[in-house]
Amino acid sequence: MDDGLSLVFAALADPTRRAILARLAEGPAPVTELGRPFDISAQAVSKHLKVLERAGLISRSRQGQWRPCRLEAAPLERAGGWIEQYRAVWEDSLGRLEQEIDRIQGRQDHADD
Amino acid sequence: MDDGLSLVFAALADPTRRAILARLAEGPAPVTELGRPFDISAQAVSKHLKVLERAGLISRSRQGQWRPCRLEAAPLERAGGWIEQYRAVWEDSLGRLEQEIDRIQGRQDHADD
DNA sequence: TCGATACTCAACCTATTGGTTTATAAGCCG
DNA sequence: CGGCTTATAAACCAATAGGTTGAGTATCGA
Repeated sequence: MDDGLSLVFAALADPTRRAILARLAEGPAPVTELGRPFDISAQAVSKHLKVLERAGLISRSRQGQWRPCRLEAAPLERAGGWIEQYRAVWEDSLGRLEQEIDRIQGRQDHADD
Repeated sequence: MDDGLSLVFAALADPTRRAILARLAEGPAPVTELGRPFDISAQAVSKHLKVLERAGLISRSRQGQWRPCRLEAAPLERAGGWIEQYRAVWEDSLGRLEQEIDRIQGRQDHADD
């Protein structure tokens, strides 16, 4: 379970981490600020950041005594791309799945995983 | 970690389950067929399917001695929607993030999580 | 230099995950 | 009925996740 996509999805599978990413979408922030909204220790925040970093979703730099974190969107884009494969399925507004299934089956290039 | 989005992302954070979904995109299939590509027991497959079902990603019916599984795309759509929030960040092709950050900050409606 | 602040590392705890094996239920068919 | 196939349930196990506390490192500021 340590391929890139799995790491990204696993990192997203936690509300605290998703909230951290949402905060980072507004701009870089140091660890303490990222942890402020949550009722957990700074160490726990540090662990969450490590998970996000391992998934490539954030990068950390150094600025004095602070370690500002910055959102890295590339993995989100890959994850979004994987999900987009299935757009045809949920866009079938009439519930006639078969048509779209045919379309998917007709594809040559779906690297399924 | 048991809200809807977390369940969906957690379910997607496993290559076996993603491959199962990819197979199901081609149409419903019974458990044995879904497990055929993998070198794990039928019971393990059953567990994976239970995870997918709890996330709402599949539904199971009954047809004689088989339990065909069907892909349910709605949760994928919600997950995709969450990720799409960040499209502005990764679409900044010039790497000038600040502009996009300003745009995001200007939003009134970002339900962050 | 000393104290406060920001952050991380290490050890520990409990719950969950992903797999196993064994046993059980349900439906087909001879 | 009896045996085969499909599928799930339950108990178990090692590894991981998410949290804690305690200790340690690094930087600022007086």
